[in-house]
Amino acid sequence: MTDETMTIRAMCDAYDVTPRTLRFYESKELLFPIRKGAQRLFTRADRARLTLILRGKRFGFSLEDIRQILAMYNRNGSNEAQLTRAYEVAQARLQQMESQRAELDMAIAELKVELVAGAAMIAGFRRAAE
Amino acid sequence: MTDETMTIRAMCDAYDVTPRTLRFYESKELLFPIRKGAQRLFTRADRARLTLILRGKRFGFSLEDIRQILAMYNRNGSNEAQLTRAYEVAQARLQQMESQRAELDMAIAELKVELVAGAAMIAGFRRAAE
DNA sequence: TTGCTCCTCACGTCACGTGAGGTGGC
DNA sequence: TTGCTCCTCACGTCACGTGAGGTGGC
Repeated sequence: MTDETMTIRAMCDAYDVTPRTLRFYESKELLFPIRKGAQRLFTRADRARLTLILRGKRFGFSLEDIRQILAMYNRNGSNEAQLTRAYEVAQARLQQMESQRAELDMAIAELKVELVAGAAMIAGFRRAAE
Repeated sequence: MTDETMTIRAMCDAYDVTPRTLRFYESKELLFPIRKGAQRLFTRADRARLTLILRGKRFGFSLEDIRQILAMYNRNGSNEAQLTRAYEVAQARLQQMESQRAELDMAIAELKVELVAGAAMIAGFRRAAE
């Protein structure tokens, strides 16, 4: 029978996070590793949750948002009202991400203009030095 | 002769920031309003600096980065070495912003997939309820 | 006197980073 | 005994938000 639990070190290697991050998620009730003495042992359920946590973070959800979504998943499945609510929250997040992308596009374009100006100034210095 | 200084309230209205933000920037030595008693009066130089601060923030520079750049500007002009250094820092930031945009694009695409799946699940609930 | 605007602490927030100091088992 | 890995405080970071409590001038 294969050992189903993972040590904190194995988790860090597998998910590219720090021990502090895993302990922090536990303190925020996002993960629930079992204890062997003081040591944490992360179960398959913890791994599934961590995958969802990291995905949620990529979407820009706060840890508290993520905690609520996970709690919803666990609590005897999801009813239609809960699903609809989650769907709306995700929709709103998508809007935010898209306007964030628009801002980022503008900032990138602006910075490129600044860089061209900077390059010209540096070239000016070089010419003046000849 | 027009009054060249602005009160904190006028600054907030003009630049869409909070008083706390302006006081915070002063504490970090990014702004240097003059004092009339305890009151702050922001000069044209402060306004120019604030414009650069807000632009820098849009580019994702930290306040400490921005402070150093501003200090460079003020300290008897900029020599070629300083300019070149600033140029390189900005180049690096541009790279970061572009990879950030790539990540954001991927996250947006992913979230859209999730939303489609979510919509299908909700539709399933609706059908099951009929 | 009442309002308004300004001020100075100083603690709170978010998601961890970073030592300090200590334990358990090979 | 030495190393290694794990642990628990608990303060630090970054960019402010948010009261609490107080002053100045119309």
